[in-house]
Amino acid sequence: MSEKKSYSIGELASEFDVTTRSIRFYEDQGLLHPTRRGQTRIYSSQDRVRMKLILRGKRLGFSLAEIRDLFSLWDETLSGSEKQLNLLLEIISQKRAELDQQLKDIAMVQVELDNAEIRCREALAELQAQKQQVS
Amino acid sequence: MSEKKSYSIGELASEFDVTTRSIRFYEDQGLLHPTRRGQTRIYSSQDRVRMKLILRGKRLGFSLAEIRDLFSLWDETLSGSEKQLNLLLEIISQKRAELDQQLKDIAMVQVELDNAEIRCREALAELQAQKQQVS
DNA sequence: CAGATACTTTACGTTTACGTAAACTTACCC
DNA sequence: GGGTAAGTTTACGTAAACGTAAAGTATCTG
Repeated sequence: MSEKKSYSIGELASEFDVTTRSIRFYEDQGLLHPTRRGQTRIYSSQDRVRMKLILRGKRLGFSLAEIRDLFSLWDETLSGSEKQLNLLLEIISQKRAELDQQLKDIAMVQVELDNAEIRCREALAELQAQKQQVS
Repeated sequence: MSEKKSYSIGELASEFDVTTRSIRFYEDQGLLHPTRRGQTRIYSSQDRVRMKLILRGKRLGFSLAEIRDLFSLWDETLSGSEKQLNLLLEIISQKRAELDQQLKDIAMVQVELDNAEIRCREALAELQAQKQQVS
């Protein structure tokens, strides 16, 4: 429905809550390739999708260089030679391994947060008990 | 069983595959507090646990400052006032929200990796088919 | 058409997380 | 006791990911 076809840099910036500086920097690093109307950058809905992917990648701790590599990896998939394609499969499986490690890490941190919360609530209960004794 | 009680900086470095420079830097940033024998740093098994936590945090994209804050948060849990403790509970729940976001991100990236792999395998199959035709 | 708003390039500055080198002490080994 | 391996401090260097300021252009708006 609301398939807007082009965006200004300002629109993207406010939608994703980043500065225009960042967006231009992403272009500089080869992550975005907006067209131009004169000097002015025009972003397609494809570019908008890429912005989402960039931010998602950053939240997962990927560097911009890694994200760019993943993009070009994706872009070259169809035109790749057999050797290229097998390399891509390897990279994909390696990225999967990284994500699996992250899942493990998250699970462990969640356990630690659980413990921290329990300790916290016990300490609070202790304080309440002391109040009772005083009153 | 193998509960070694102290470690040199070199031992920790090789165990966790980081440089001694990094370990000293973590100390500089308040993440580690080894004791000393003369000039030489001596790390306890507590410090070793912290190294694990530091690296885990880094894999999840936390900055050293954030990790340090989480450490002191944990350390001050027991001695905290009621107000402090409630603040900690808030921070914990916020960290939990971050992890949930990361889980979502990971799930979405996994789907994209699946798609990429499928495209890749299709392109490979295409190449095989072409070979057949030629032969 | 004047002024505000949004966009542009250029370029230097900043923070984080170390790398790297120098110059020095300490510990162990034959 | 002479080396060499591992430790130390001090300090400058660096890559990544922008921030920030300057100085100009383009567009819209009353």
